[in-house]
Amino acid sequence: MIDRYDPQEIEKKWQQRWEKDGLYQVSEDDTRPKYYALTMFPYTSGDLHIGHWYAMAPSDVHARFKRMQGYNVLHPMGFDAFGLPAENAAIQRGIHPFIWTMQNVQNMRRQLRSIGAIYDWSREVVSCLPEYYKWTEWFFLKLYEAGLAYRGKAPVNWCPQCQTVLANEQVLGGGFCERCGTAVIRRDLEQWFFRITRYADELMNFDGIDWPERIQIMQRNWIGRSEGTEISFTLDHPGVPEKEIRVFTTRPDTTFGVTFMVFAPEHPLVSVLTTPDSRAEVDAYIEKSRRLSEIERLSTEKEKDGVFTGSYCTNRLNGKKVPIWIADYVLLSYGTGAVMGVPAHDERDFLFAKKYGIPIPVVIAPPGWQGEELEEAYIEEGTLVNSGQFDGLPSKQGIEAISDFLEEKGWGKRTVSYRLRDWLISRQRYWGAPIPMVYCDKCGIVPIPEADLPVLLPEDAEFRPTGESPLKYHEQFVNTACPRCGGPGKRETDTMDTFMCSSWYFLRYTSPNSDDAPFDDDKINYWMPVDLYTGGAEHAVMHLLYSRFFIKALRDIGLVDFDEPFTRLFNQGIIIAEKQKMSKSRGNVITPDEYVAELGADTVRAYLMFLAPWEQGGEWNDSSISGISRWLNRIWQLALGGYQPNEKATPGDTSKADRELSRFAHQTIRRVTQDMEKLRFNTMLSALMEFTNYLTKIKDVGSVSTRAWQESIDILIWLLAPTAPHLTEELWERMGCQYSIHNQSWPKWDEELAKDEEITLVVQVNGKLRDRITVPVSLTEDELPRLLQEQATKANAYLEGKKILKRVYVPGRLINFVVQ
RNA sequence: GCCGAAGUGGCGGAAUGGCAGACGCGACAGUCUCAAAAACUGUUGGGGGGCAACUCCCGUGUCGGUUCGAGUCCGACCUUCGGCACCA
Repeated sequence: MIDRYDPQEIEKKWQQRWEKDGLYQVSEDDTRPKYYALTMFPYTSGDLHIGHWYAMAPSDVHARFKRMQGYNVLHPMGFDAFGLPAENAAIQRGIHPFIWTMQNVQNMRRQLRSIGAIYDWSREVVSCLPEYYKWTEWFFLKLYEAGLAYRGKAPVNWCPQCQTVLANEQVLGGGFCERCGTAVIRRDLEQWFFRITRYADELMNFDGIDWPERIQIMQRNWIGRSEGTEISFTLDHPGVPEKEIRVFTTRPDTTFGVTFMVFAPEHPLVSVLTTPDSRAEVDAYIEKSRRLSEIERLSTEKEKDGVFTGSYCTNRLNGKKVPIWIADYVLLSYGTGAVMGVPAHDERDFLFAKKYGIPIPVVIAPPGWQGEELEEAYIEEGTLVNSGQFDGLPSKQGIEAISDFLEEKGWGKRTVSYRLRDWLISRQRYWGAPIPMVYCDKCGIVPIPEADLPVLLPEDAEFRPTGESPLKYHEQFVNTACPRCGGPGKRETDTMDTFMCSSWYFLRYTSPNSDDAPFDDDKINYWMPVDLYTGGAEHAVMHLLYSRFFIKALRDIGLVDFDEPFTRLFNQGIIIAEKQKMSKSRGNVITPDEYVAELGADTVRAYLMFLAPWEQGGEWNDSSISGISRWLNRIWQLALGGYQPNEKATPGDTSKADRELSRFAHQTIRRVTQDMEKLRFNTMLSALMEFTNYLTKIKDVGSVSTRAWQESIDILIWLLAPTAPHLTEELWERMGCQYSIHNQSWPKWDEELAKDEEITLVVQVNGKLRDRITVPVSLTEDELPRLLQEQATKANAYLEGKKILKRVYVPGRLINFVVQ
């Protein structure tokens, strides 16, 4: 009688043994080729739920697979530890963010260990520890020195009642403060930015990196490059020094059709351009637009409204006076914060003009246009009309001709505009890396010298329920000596966006203990770039774009010498429960611990990989996990249950059966290997299940030789090792083999042995399946008619008395007769 | 609203433009058992016909198109999901 498969016992046993032996400790001093397999580090939310496992377990399987393939694999783990929830915990429960975070780290470490991954814990990074955030601050200084950091104004969500800045997630639907219910407004603050826009063009380029097409598209759309022309309109307004205003347009060919100008409500010129008559209405409109989110403002569903400021500018091309309006669908952050209104040829402008009775002159004639009024905006190409000397040009040429003309006259120039905005990194919060800057009355803005880093977060901060940053009221923190003149200075009290911490953590894993630099050059050169980066698709744009920017900036500063951080990217889907995304508030969070305790980590790992394609994700379902559990039990029985060949089998039978078994085995190696490379774990596992089923079937028949049987069991165990590391290690030991299975080589398939001898050829008539025939692989088209005479009687019935118009033969697949 | 995806049996899913439903769950039947559970074996898209071996028709969100052939490609629509710059 064989022992029962007891996951608890063997998983504990092997995790301890691997740890003791340092089996997964990684060194750069290694002759094997390197492979850096990175999983996005988790946020320290408290508990590891099944969604974390979904990110971690399959990537560990792939990393183990690369390891068996002979790579020196770095597969590290760490914690993204700064952020808002820690501060909320402090306010709500009176726990200091550091304590709360480190307790979570401790718990999550324990849970992460239960996965049975190859993490080398000596390389762990925790982004909220001074030895880490010292370097986050240091990178800020480097970017500042390189001219990539600057101060500017940006709006924040402001609760007038709490007198505090709110994160978007703290603003309830409809724009109310989650704490007190007051209507939230947007208010401008001086904050720090990184010039990511300087890299906009380079970030559009994905040459040489293997990223999913959809992520590339999303990033390109996010950057939103558009080529156009900046056109200046003259302004002649008493008491206003600006003599022109500029707008960006991709349709300069429509400039003769401008009948109004629209400014963003927050545009700096608005207050001076507003006439006394319009003042009350304009102010009310500005007030109203401060209460709307950008999504609400840009919704094409929302009615386009606006207010006339009472002032005019002049269209230089035709000398016409153009009324200046404000409207919330124009954003200050895009282009110049002002747009020209061409109602005949832009949908939004058309609706706007209709609503306010503004003229809609046609300047691009649609084909066959007879001078009638337009029913809707005509945005396609056409012929220029009512456009002076440009009449008669097709719109494409019109764009060029008018742009040339404007440039000659000095009234405009061709430019490129981006939707991408500079990266706002200031946060008015405590729990983040301090921005290492001092404001001095005499010297202005002064960076803290490198030698004085890190600027430490004061431990005795006071967390008030208002949510105001405790740093602002911490006198010892705020008041400091100016590093330049030694006089009194005040520290910057904003901290950095946590995306800053996650833009370089992958560099730190290569040399986590380096204390005179953020990383060791030799080690960066050895490990970087990351060969495979995996994580949730929710990071498709922001984190991944910021990290790419960060590396390009470091490259230009001279700190690294590669262009892209992540050579290959893969986004896994999300695990849902009860048809919904897991979340604490919904109370549907699935914790892996109980399943690990009951069924074992190997079963949970395999189940997560089997339930759906990894990039898709799916629903956690208690009842189907038993299938995986049963399967691993069957493998246990199969591997340890011994094998008795059937004594009645002739040598001929045995060699035929051996050949078939070896074909199946080599086809399985091929399928599993190829699926592993493509991270298609669900089909990888079904290939292994089919192989298991085959072995189960032939075991009772006893037709194969003992040697062939044992070879097949070995192959099965090797192929399963990355997925079920504990189970296979135990089987390997019990089969009397040398520790450790995880140091074994990944099996290679032999194309000859894997080759099929016979295949099923489909016979179709007019594309409908009529029969299947078994034919040798080597079959040529000439031999077909004879075979069909002999075998395919069913198909022949459909061909009876019909004229064959065409015959489509796809070798190895099908033959299709087109008749009648 | 905008950008990006996804829709296939009772359920999760499989399928280089070429046998739709691999593999697994569930269900049903059987073996074992006093019985049940577990385990194992078999059947299992829907509908029609046949005593039967079997056989025919329909079927991949909806509508249309391309093709000898469409789950797969193209167009329109519907539904669900991810992101939208201070959740990470």
